[in-house]
Formats: sequence, structure tokens, C-alpha cells
Amino acid sequence: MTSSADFRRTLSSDLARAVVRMVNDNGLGPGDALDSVKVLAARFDVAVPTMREALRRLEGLGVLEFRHGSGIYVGANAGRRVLANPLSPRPNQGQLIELLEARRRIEPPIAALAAQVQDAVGLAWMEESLARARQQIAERDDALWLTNLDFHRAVAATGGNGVLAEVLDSIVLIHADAQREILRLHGDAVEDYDEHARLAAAVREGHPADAERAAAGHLEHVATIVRARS
Amino acid sequence: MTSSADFRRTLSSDLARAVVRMVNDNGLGPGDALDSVKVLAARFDVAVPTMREALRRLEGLGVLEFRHGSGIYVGANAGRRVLANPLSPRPNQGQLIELLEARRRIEPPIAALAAQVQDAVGLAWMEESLARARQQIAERDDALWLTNLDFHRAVAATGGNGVLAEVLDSIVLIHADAQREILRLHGDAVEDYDEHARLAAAVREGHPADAERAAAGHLEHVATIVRARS
DNA sequence: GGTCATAAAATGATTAGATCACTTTATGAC
DNA sequence: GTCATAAAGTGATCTAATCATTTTATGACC
Repeated sequence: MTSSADFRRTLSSDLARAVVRMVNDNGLGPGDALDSVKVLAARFDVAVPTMREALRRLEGLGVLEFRHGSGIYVGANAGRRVLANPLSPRPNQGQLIELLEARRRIEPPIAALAAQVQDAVGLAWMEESLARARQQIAERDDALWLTNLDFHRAVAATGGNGVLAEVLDSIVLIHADAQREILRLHGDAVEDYDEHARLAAAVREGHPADAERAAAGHLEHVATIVRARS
Repeated sequence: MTSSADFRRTLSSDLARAVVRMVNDNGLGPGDALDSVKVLAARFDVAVPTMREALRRLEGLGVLEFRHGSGIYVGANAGRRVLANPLSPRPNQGQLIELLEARRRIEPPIAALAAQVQDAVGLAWMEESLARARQQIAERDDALWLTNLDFHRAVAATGGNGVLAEVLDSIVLIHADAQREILRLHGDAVEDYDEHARLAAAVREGHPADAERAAAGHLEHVATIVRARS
């Protein structure tokens, strides 16, 4: 299926590619500013609207970011290889379960890898997000769900593999708002924390099999909650 | 990390969102045509260049597709949740190995799921791509590498989980050209085929553990080839 | 000398209309 | 019925102007 044979080269797509190369060659990273649209248009010898269209295309991917009155900046997805579609339509119950079953398959082996590799930055991030969760539970902070997502991403980061981390980032971000709503209504914050802590301990102490089991158990638990809701 | 707190609503982003909703509401799928830019601009009551920028943003994501002189069509990524960044820069040796190690972790459990679920469409796709590979090997067709990628996607589809299939689609497409080059120079087409056939047999006959082992072995083999190249 | 309101400059956002290029469809000759 | 041609539709690009937002420079005031 799908022959990627047709390379429809257009000015807009070539421009976008050139801008990305320019960003990489200049060593720019997320948050850094590009030249103004006018300057870019002049440099690439095209009219301003044409330049803007090429830049908008990159904005769609999250590779660039427009700030009215300020400038155009490198976005969070620059250099990233796997992305979550920010425009995927609102999921129904079945799609949510499908998503959780996908996580159930992917996250355990990633947790096992984390326990093997124990990347230092990832470990620190993991502990930090756990501590933050403790505090937010105590303060009944509504932002807890974000911290919990962060924990899963931190575990993936501890595996030391950028592609896997990006994959996990993506699937965790899919329908994040829908997942939040469910867990806010039906989840148990303390139980969640305990499961995370168990997983963290297995990773910290270097027990891949335990980490894998902990991740699997945790996700099955979450899936049960989602399945059970009316 | 990363508070997604700033919702910078802009006309362009609202327009893009509205277009996506329109596509979904009208039940349009990949390949279907949208109204012309002029008509869309009139409908949303904005000027043509503004409309074009919003559409370009969606083109960046692969949700839309522009065809000069013909029209604007729904793209292959519409409705998809996980995407491969089509603009990720060319990888170095280390990044290729990282990618293969990611696949080594993700694909085996997916293969196991495929052997459990045995989705009919996926199975047919799998057999079809195997048959095509046989023919292309006999004819020394250069497009064989595409068929091989297709086989991996077919296995994921056989698992019946859309999210997992999209994840696999994405990571298989990352740096696909770079992978092709390596395998063309250092790979053994017949050996590749045999490993695929073994995996297919395990899936077909419903042996998850065998499928998992076959997938793992195959990817380790590929990784060895990539590591070995000078 | 430091602080803060104001003015000026830079930058992106949007609009308008015109012309060019490509694709598809309708027309008509053969 | 087939095929070349013309016409219409559509996207691509350009020019030029005006509006809105942000940032920086200015200078009065304390």
C-alpha cells in the first residue's frame, strides 16, 4: 500500500526544508529566534506571503512558533522524530481503551530498559516528578495529572533511547485531556502514586523484570478504571 | 517540565481547527477533495492568503494535500494520532542504531499481539507483502526495501490496535531512506525474507512467544548489519 | 541614580487584487 | 468513437498597503 513514489516538489515545501536546514546549520534549538519574515523572504528571494506559507507549514508540525509582534521561534518539536497529532479528533470510549492497550504493550519493555540503563538525567527527572506528585496530593493541586504524565515520560527518558522517549511522549500526549477527565473523576491519587513509586523503585534499584511487571500492572489498573466507567 | 499552559489562540490556528472539524463532520477521508480555497475563505469570512496559511499548517502535518491546478485534498495523516516528523534531519550512525534499538524493544511485543489477535485484514496484508517480496527478489526489483517496510507495518496491523499500528508506521518511516541505503549495500535479501517468513508463520499459526522471538531475532540481525558497516 | 509611563520602532496579522501555471473538463474536428 | 484543442477552474506567487502586538528606547519624575 501507499507508494511514496510521488515527490511533489513545490516551492513551499522546498522553502520549508531549507528553513529547517538553516535552523540546524545555525545550531538553533527550541526557544531561539529566527530572523524576521521580511528578512527570510529576502534571503530566499521570495515574496512575504510565500515565505509565510512555508513557515506556517512548519508551525503545523510544531517545529516553529509564531509570536505576534515578537518574532518567529524554534518550536518544541524541532529535531523530534515522532510526534503526536495535535489535531486528532476527540476520542470515544473505545479509542481510549485502544490507546491504553497500546500503552500496556509499549511501556513495560521501556520500563525494563530504564532499569537496565538508568540514565542519570532521566532518574533525576523521575524522582523530581514523584516528589512533585507527593506535594500536589497533599495540596489537592489539580495539576497532579500533568505531573503523573510527566512521570511516565521520565521513565522513558531513563531508558536513554531518544526514539523510545519520543514515542512515549507522543502516546502519552494523545487525548491527554480526555484521560485527565476520566482519572479526575474515577482515579485514586494515592493508589496511582504508590504504583508509580513501586515502578520507580524497581528502576532505581536496577530490576528490569520488576519494573516491567510494575508498569504492566499499573497500566492494567488504569485500563480497568476506564473500562468500568459508564 | 513543559507546562502546556499557554493557549495562544490565533486566527490561523482556530481556522485550522475548524477545517479539521469540517472534514470530520462531512465524513471526508484521505483522497477526498475539499472546496476551493476561494470558497473556503468566503465560508470562514477571511481573506484568501489567511485561509491559505491555515491550510498550509494542516499540510505540514500531512492532514491536507495541495495539488496545483486541481484542488486541496484530505491527506494520509488525517485522523492519525502518531506521526513521523517528515523533516527530521539526516541521521548519523549513532542515531540509526538508536532507532533500531527502539524497534528492537517495540516490535517484538507487537508481533506477539499480532499472533494473538490475528486481525484478518492485517493477515491478508502480511501474506500479500510476503508474496510481493518473493517476486521482487526473483526480479531483482529495487523496490524490495519498500515491500519489506510494508511487511513490518502489516504485522503491526495484524495486532488490531490502531495506535500501535501508527506507532510502528512512524518509527519504520523514520529515516527510511537511510535504512534503505544500508540494507541495499549490506543486507541479504533472501535472509531477510526467510526471517520475515518465520515471523509470519508464527503469527499465522497463533504462537505469540515464537512471533516475539522471531521479531527480536530479526531486528537484532539488522542492527548487527548496521553496526558492522564502516 | 533609579523607576515608570510614554513614544517609537520592529514584527507579525490580515486584507485586497492582480497575474501566472497547472489540471480538468468541455468542445469539436476527424 | 478518438483525439487534439479550447475553456474554465484552481492553486501559486507577487505587490502593496494597513492593523495589532510586542519590544525597546526615551525622558520625565521621584
